[in-house]
Amino acid sequence: MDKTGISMTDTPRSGRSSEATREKLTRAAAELIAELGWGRVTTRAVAERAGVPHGAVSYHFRGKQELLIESCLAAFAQAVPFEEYAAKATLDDVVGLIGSEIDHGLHRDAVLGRLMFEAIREAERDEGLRERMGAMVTEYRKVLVAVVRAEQERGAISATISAEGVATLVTAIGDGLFLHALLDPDLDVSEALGTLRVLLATR
Amino acid sequence: MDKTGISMTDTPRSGRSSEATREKLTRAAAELIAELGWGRVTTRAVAERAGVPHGAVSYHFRGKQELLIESCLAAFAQAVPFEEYAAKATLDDVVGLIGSEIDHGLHRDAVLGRLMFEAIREAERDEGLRERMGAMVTEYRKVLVAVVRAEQERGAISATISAEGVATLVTAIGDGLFLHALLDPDLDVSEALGTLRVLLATR
DNA sequence: ACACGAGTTGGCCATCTGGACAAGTCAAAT
DNA sequence: ATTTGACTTGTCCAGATGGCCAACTCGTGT
Repeated sequence: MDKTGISMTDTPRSGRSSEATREKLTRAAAELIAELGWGRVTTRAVAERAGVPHGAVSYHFRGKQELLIESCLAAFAQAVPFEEYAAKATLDDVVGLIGSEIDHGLHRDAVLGRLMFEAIREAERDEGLRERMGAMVTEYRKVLVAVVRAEQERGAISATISAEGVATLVTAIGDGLFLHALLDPDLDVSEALGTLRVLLATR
Repeated sequence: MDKTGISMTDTPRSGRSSEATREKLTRAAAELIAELGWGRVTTRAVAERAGVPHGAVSYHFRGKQELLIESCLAAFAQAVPFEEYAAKATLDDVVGLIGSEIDHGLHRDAVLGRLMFEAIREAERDEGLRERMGAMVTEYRKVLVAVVRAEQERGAISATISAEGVATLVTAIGDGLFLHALLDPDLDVSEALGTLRVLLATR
């Protein structure tokens, strides 16, 4: 059939059944980054959790770093709910979405939030990762700006406030609150978000 | 004689000249945690940067983890400007302080902010570290609550808003903004903080 | 039947890592 | 002067780690 078909990206040429192994590896890697932290992940541990021999890593990826980067970017691309945010017409809904994501992320087995922090930290050490992560967050913020602008046109938020400023604030609050909630499970996230709603309401 | 050289209080008995070596080690460890991430720090790298032989680590600390934990807690205890915050009578001043700390933290050689994130992530894996870090953040938030209450009595902030909620929000915004600024150096932090000031102003 | 080659598997190795420890240093106490 | 013990220093070791690669499997095209 086709041999030249799928590849063109990088790594060894991607064949047919190899896709399954690659995905097992990236899934396992994402979990382990979230659990152990980027620097403590070993290729052997990833292979073991994926249920494949450790030699498979060398075949499917150029090395450990490429495996880890592809793993977290794949996890984000698949999981970040841009559409959900864009569909929300009101900031109130967005704040609610943040709250439920924090709640969900506090479960022990939740990977995405923790993976996010590890990736951001690693991005400072890896040029390519930083660019890709930065583009993602920028897009996220852009969606929020659109939501804020819509609110301002509705008159729900004062038109004199910077939409970009609000978007940046809300984005930062989401991550900051999650971080602090990880540290202190008793932190009253919903009270903070309730306060945020009040502050954002028209004056 | 003593084998691991451990008293029951903590680490070896604290002598006189050993304090210098210990401090060289903790300083070097804090730097390396911030630069490489918690999981990639090695005792040898710490010793080398500290300019002491690598065996010194085993003598002065029970092991790598104790060295790292003591290093970051010492760095925080010495650097977190509780007094500065407590002295600020207005939230406006506090927001300004956050801004300048973010600006300062964005420099490559700035350790504290990066160390903070590494410590929070590690706190999820280390019970003792979590408790100590949580206590620190809680105290920080408590100071902010006092500031907010003072503002409310002055009438600068509506008395109907939850002071705890505002304190939690502001704390989270500080860390969240710093995190995003690390990822995207072009992020307009001051615009976001300006917007925050507007939102916090009396209505 | 046969060769081909993508994909798989497990073994190998140079290097690193954390921790242990014996021997050495030195100043204060005796 | 000698002893004592905190502190230092270099070495050693068992285990892990990342990457490499030769042998193997198996579906496909000839």
